[in-house]
Amino acid sequence: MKRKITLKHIARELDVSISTVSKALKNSEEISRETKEKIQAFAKLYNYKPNNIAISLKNKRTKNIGVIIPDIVHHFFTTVFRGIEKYANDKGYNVIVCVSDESFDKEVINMEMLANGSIDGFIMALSAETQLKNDYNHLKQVTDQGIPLVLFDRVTDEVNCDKVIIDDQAAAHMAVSKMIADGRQRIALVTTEDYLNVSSKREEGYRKALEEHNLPVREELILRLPYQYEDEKLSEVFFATQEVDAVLCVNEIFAVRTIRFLEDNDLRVPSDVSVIGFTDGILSRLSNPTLSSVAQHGEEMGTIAAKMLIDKVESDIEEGEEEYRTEVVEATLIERESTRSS
Amino acid sequence: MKRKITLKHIARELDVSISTVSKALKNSEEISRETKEKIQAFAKLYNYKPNNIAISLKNKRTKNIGVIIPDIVHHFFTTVFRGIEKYANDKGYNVIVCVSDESFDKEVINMEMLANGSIDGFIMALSAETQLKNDYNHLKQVTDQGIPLVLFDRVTDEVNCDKVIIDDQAAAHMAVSKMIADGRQRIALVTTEDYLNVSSKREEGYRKALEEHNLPVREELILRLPYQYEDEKLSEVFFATQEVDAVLCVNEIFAVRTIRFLEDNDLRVPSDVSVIGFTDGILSRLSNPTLSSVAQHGEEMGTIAAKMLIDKVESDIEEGEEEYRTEVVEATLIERESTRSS
DNA sequence: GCAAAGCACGAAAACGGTTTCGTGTTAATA
DNA sequence: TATTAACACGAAACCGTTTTCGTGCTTTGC
Repeated sequence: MKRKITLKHIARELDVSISTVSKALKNSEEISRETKEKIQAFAKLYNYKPNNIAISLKNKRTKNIGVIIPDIVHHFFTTVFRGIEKYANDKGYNVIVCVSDESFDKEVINMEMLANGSIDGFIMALSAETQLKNDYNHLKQVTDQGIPLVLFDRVTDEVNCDKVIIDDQAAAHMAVSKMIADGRQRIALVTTEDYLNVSSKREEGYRKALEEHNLPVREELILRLPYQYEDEKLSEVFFATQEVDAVLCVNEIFAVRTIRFLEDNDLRVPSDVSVIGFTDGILSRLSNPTLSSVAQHGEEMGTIAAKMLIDKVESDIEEGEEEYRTEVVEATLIERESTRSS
Repeated sequence: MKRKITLKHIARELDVSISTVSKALKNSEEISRETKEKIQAFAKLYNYKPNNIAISLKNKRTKNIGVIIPDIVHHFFTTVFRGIEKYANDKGYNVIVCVSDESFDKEVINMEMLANGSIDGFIMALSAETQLKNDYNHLKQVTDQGIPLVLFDRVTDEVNCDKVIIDDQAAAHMAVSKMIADGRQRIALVTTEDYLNVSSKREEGYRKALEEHNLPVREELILRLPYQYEDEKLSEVFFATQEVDAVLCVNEIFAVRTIRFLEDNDLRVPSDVSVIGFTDGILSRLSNPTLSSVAQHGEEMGTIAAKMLIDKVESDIEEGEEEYRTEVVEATLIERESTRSS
């Protein structure tokens, strides 16, 4: 086993000082050509690589960024992460991921673990519980220490920092308007029961689109479901009312399950009922029928978030004007088989 | 902005030495009760947290583990990662993820980036390109340095280290045997064209099961597809031969697309054709019909891999007997709508 | 009353680098 | 020949901890 070699080893072996070795390996003008060549050759031979930890301690820069997301087995977060990872890696940064599991406590613990020198900045999406508690002290503590922070998707106005979001309201508005244009009249909304920022924005967009087209907003057509639900739940809307001709779902899974439920109850998609979901993931592309879906462009969001963060990290202004930006990524409606004009 | 406070600050402020502060905060017996209380109170007040980087440098342990996977937007890898992350976090470790994107070069670069002190050990699944090139020098270099390494799923015999795999051959064997027991006779295999270790193991299991049940292995029933393929490709088997009554697919996506293709060509699943896939992910559970699938228990694999790695990292024996283990996680066949006896 | 112990704390090295500021030697200049 | 500049390198501080080894002072024991 060849242990890692250090500057000290090289210095001892070649009978020069540590500083000389350091400078030689950086090709400093201070060192004579022959000494440099000797040292560089030796370093190459023994495959010398500087110790990252030592460098981090010296420059107070780790070249690591911390990413905290509620869930990793989730298509949207995964695509955002890919965007972050790619951009960061290109810039020479590594990414440390922590999963909050939608829990406030885990989010706090993870942030504290990383905030003590392990990372240069954070990118995160708030956990559901954090949004419910409305407690953002852990975030403020981090920003107070001068650690850059970028929030994406699940954001809050309570914290001053860079953000990247999609305009959920506009996206839902677009989807509903599309259905109305296709001749749909009784449009249901299937959303989550917990009060996530994104869900409520989508609901707003849904309501606004109906109102703008002079259609009544029927509360009985809005169904709020937990993440784990029984199919019978769906019957409240689709059986009791029996007149739905279109459904907007706030995620892919709800959409696919809705389609399946409809077809099991002899309603055809899209001829009888038109369906649109959010999160243009693998399910949308491969379900049967394929699902029209609002693409959130997760990878792009990730790239933007990473760029914003790294720009902040590498800017020397430290904390000048405190100018924070919010980037809005435009959502796109991908039309597939689950929507056709009636 | 309150900058991070250090031992030195506390020492200066309280007019004691740095060593005294350090010991006091560790509740050392050496320090008098009153001094300890004073220092601890001060530290609490200013929210002192020791700098991770400095500690890492001192004990040559980062409490970080590096995970390198070919793709993050992939259900199986994602579940494995979740298992790793959970276990590691419980043990006080953070996880740095790098994505090799199935590229040999990226894999090498990522390993080198992390191997210079950033992590205490690696968990990885080999990239497709690495398996093709059959070049594992980057792995050997890492293990030669005494850095623990655990391979999962995509492994190789060329490297001596801990491994965790599923018995792909047995899993495929089980799936095919099940179909035969259900009365299927002409069973097709849809697999990848690149020579991944896992695919070939599954093919072996497929062949073996047929042979053991005295069914002929027809090469024309084995279809090798690229990751991105056109549906027409499928017709080679299913139209040309026209007699398939069951299909084993080496992943979920191939399975779902196969089902869709069959149904578009007026073959009913499962009555006419029975289908089983690998990777029991979201697609299997939500496709229509739901897909019978070989569950690889990714999260369990992740947990095991993390445990193996951390045990190695924390064992002091350094490099004693060089005893490496290979854990085999048993696959399970989850039966759903796409298989029913004919 | 003096040596030995015990107590409470500090100095300094170490981890592995970077960087500033000398300093001794040689060569060029007045 | 004496002064100076350039050159090539080394000493040492520093980043923030931990830890070993003193050391001065008080207390105990005889």
